[in-house]
Amino acid sequence: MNDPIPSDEQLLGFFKAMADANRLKIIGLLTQSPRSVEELAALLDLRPSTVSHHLMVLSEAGLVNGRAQSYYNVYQMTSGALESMARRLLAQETLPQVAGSVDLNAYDRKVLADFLLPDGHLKTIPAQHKKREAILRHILKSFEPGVRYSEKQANEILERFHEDTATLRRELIAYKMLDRASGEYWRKTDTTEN
Amino acid sequence: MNDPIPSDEQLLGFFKAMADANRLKIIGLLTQSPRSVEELAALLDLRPSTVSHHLMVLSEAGLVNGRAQSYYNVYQMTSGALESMARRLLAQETLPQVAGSVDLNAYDRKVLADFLLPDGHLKTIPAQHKKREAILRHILKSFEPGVRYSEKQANEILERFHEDTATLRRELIAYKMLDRASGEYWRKTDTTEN
DNA sequence: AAATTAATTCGATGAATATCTAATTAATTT
DNA sequence: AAATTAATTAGATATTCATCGAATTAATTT
Repeated sequence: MNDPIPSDEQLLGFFKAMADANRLKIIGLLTQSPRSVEELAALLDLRPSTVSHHLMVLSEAGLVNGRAQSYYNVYQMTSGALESMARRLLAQETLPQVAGSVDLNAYDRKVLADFLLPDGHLKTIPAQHKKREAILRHILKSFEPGVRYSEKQANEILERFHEDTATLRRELIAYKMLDRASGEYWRKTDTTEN
Repeated sequence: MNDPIPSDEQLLGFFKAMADANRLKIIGLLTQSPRSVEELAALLDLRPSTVSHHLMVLSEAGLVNGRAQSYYNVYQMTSGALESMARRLLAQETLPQVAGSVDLNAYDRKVLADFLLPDGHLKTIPAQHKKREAILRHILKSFEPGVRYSEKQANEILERFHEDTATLRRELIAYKMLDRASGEYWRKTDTTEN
């Protein structure tokens, strides 16, 4: 009943198979009735070799299948293949998963590469939200979870990144990465960073 | 509730838009959250101009839309677009309709061109089912609906196609295109030919 | 056995298109 | 005001791929 989530290659193969006008017509014709290569070629005004190629693509995507019948090759829709694909597209978990192979830290790394000097100091503190956030996430790694730092200790760490330690402190609080009470600073526990 | 049947161009545009690995990744990322061109470019390791191009394709297919936010362009999924497409794919009437623009008589015409001499006579009577059928459908047009022909009259008509009138008569009966009783022949009424 | 026919495979060609760089535009920060 | 930044556009290049013709294979008809 539940279709498995298709792999990225399956998904891509499916869409590539459907992304051609003549292959769409073949699908349309085969949903009406099975047909031979020769017949499809006549109907679409294409060479049999071309139709053969299209049928190969469609069959590798699992959408059609052919059987030899005397010396004809008769192709038909693979029953349920298309419906199954459509249903998987509707499943909420399919699409987000396509981004699975994407390196979600790539953006942060790019920002770090743009703003960090070789010695680890910041060229500037980025003006833009997303980039400032990425930089602050990076700085936060220098604070051990569970440890409470005095303002002096905190400044010593922050100086390694930028002389304007006051701004860095304020921003770390604002972005809810650090907590402060009675002159002490500590890392919040709900961060998802390492 | 009922999505309209998409035009062939819409269908093709949709599949073409999805038929690229990087665009699939963009879709995957945007189903997680809206993102700017720059961010997508960093995540996919592509130039912003390339991402811009992909977003254009996706937006022309109606799948994503962008809004200017300060000087970023933030893109997001067009809500319901993908689901709507998937549901239309599931609709039984969508696919057969794709073949709508196909000339369904093209096959018969090809067979006629292959087997008819310029004067209308048959080179041979095709050995293969489908082709014999196509030829017989053609011959049948020379019989008026509602008229009863004697065997002699029938033969006069059939001779214009092939000397072996006995075979033609037999086959027309076998394929249920003509009926016979007490030495007379007439066209069956349930044929869909003109 | 020889000729015909359907289908596939292979190689070549041309069209579509993914990607990049460079130039341009528009908005923001300094 | 000048410099920076994000995005798009245009032009160039390279890759993918649809299509065809020719050669090959396999089955069928004569």
